[in-house]
Amino acid sequence: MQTPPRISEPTGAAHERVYRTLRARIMHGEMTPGEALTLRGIGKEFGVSMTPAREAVRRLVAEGALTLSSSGRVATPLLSNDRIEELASLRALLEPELASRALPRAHFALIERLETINSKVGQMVARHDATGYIRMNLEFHRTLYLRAQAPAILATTETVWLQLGPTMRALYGRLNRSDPPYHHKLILQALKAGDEPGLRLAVRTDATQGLRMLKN
Amino acid sequence: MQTPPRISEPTGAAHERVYRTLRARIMHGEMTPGEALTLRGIGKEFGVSMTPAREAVRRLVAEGALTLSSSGRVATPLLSNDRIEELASLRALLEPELASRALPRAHFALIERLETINSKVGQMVARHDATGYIRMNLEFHRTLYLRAQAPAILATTETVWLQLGPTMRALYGRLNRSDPPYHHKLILQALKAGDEPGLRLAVRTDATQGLRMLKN
DNA sequence: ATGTGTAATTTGTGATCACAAAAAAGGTAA
DNA sequence: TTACCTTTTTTGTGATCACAAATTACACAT
Repeated sequence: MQTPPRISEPTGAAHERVYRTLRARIMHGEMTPGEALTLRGIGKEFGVSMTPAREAVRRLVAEGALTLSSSGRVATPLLSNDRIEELASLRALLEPELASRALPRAHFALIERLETINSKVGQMVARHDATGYIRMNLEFHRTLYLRAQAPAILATTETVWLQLGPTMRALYGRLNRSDPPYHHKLILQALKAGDEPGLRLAVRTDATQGLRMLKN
Repeated sequence: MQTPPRISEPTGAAHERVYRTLRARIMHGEMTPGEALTLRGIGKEFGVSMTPAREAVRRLVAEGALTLSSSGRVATPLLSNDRIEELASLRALLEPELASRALPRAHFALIERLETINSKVGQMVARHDATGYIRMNLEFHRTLYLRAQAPAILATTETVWLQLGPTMRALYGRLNRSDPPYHHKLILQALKAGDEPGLRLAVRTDATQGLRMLKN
């Protein structure tokens, strides 16, 4: 019952699989802010012992995806208003830079792909699927930013998304918006026109627009 | 021989103590790029078992302070030129923002404290103490940025410092600079004058100056 | 109902072990 | 000396356990 082959499973180590699954769950808003997790619970869900669960949780805590109470219990973060605004500022700093770097490399095939993703965002809005909306929205941004060839900046940005995940759902669950993603269209226009200042502004606005209206 | 009191030691849990110590060691350039670590080695050094060592290492890997080879072995990162430039770009984005936010709150007592730290930086330069130089240099920046009241942005910035730690020593070891920190004086001048654009520029230049001359 | 103190349960922490993969060492032949 | 194969050692991974602290459940008294 001990130690499956080192590189056996599709993803590799067990703690890696647990990490990836929990990370996606948090980033996409499938957990509510303040929701608690236990090592034994995670282990049971994934059919592993506490050890890989602990390692996955440690990683997520280090990334700010989970917070550790004084007694070592872990939960999804409950962000203060100040913290939310700070994270919005980080998005406003990082994402225009990524978009600007991606711009010279954004050819037609990429823009077409972004439009496809954007239509899926619209579908998620139409069916009031908050989690699906977040997932597709982030995929839109990530697809663009991947073209920036800046893995360190992108990783930093994704860490910010991760920290905002649970809060984002609380936000998008609140407002029942039926409007399609307007700012994404601005981004696509600027991309097509090769308009760098316009792109920066559109990305910055899109990144911060939602978070602004979160005064709890 | 099992489980010391939960909140006994000065820092709390054993993995926390291991984490903090290793983190400082890496950030201050006390390890060379590519230097390997082993879980059992760490455990032996700190007088603990592999378990806390593993947790500390996981955290540091998540922060980019250590890298994981395909076989799970951990070492200090060997940064490519592109990666170094990216991290310099991150510093150039984040640190002027922090300085700008700190500016309205930077009163005389803070500036005096910065000047004290800056003189210690000069001492480290004089005695060719690369590690001490890095430590004092970062303390100069952190002391200023703490006034920005922006913990999330500061934490992100410190993660960048952490990733650059080992490489920074390789850099400052190379150039035997005997010149005192010129850019720090510019920062202090701008702070005293309340000159926000000048402060942003000085901080940006100071953050990127060293990394620029690293073409290996 | 409400607060209070005690018992039962849950939970994180750290140690230890077996195992397999990887790396290192050693030896042999060309 | 160099290349190649075998053996030994090192190393990360995951499971399991004991323990103590924290949390919860519960009963009892007011």
